[in-house]
Amino acid sequence: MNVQEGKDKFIQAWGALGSNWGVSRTMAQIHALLLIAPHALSAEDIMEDLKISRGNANMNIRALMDWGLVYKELKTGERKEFFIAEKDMWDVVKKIIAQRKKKELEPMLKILEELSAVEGTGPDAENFVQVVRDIKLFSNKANATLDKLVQSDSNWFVKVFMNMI
Amino acid sequence: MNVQEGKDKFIQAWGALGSNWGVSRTMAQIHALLLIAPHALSAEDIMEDLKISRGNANMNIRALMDWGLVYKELKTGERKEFFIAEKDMWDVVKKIIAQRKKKELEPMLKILEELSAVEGTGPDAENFVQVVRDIKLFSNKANATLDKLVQSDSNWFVKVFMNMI
DNA sequence: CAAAAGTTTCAGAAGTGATTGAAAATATTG
DNA sequence: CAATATTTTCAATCACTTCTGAAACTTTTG
Repeated sequence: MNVQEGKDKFIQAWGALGSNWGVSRTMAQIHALLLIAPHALSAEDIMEDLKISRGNANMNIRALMDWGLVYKELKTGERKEFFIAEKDMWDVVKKIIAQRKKKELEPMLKILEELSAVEGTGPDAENFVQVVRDIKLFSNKANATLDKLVQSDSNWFVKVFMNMI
Repeated sequence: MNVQEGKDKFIQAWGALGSNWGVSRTMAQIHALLLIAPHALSAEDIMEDLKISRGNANMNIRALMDWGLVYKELKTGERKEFFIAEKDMWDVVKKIIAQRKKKELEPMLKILEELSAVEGTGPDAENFVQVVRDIKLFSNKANATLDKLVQSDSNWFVKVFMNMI
């Protein structure tokens, strides 16, 4: 396999993976392209390489920057903006976890809190209250664990990994 | 809030959460409904409660059983099949992780392996090979860690949680 | 074994989210 | 400030996934 074939395959695979992770296909492909680019790319470069529209490129680059997965790089003497990807995988995973925690776990915790206000009697009500209590307990633990994880440095993962084996 | 309102809200929220987790909206709603039901429900019950079609109910119940999130319960003297949900949250999360690992991480590892066969010279090729190597290393660690996690019992999570705080 | 009860399948409909492309806005240059 | 380069926005379109509902199939019962 030559380099170009390899790159294409990687971009394709990273895009597919991303779409299961709350990162849209194109968003993940742009990230993949920047990961394997030996230098910063412009929006134009990205559009051409991935054969996507200007609007699509712009939207997804911005989303990637919001997530902290891509950074802007301004070259002196150049009017265009260039972009580079975060390449530390642990950092990438942490940033994705942070986003999903905010978008998914936190709203769920809020709802569970509200559901604690449910009143009623009988087996239905008792069972419901118990299930909600269990899930809330679990979710709070998960939330605290993920907080630690997101704050941790890259070595943390290595340490946990070592401890587990 | 009364019990019925609470249940509806919970089913709604669980469905929304699920759709970010590779569990389709309906699949998650059925799981939610079974979680808070004080006894096993039939396909018919589920269709009525969630106002979904027979086909939809059937497909998603089957998927939930495939994932190990729902079990069949046969009542003596009853012709219908009844269903109950796995209620241990740690078990639920483990089962979802196991599915996603199989569906996402493992194919990616396979592709990274293939990409190691890329040949070429120059900064492009060198950078590519390096990026692939880094990701492969990270993914293998993640894979091993998730294996342990999936095999671990419910107390493991509590222990890790305690260690982290 | 025929009727009844229950389950599964699947082609088309509906719904959802992503993408395009052209126009508007913004920034830079001489 | 006008001309030019670049980025952003957004309504319409497209692609993809999920859902419906009727028909086919399977199982159970008398």
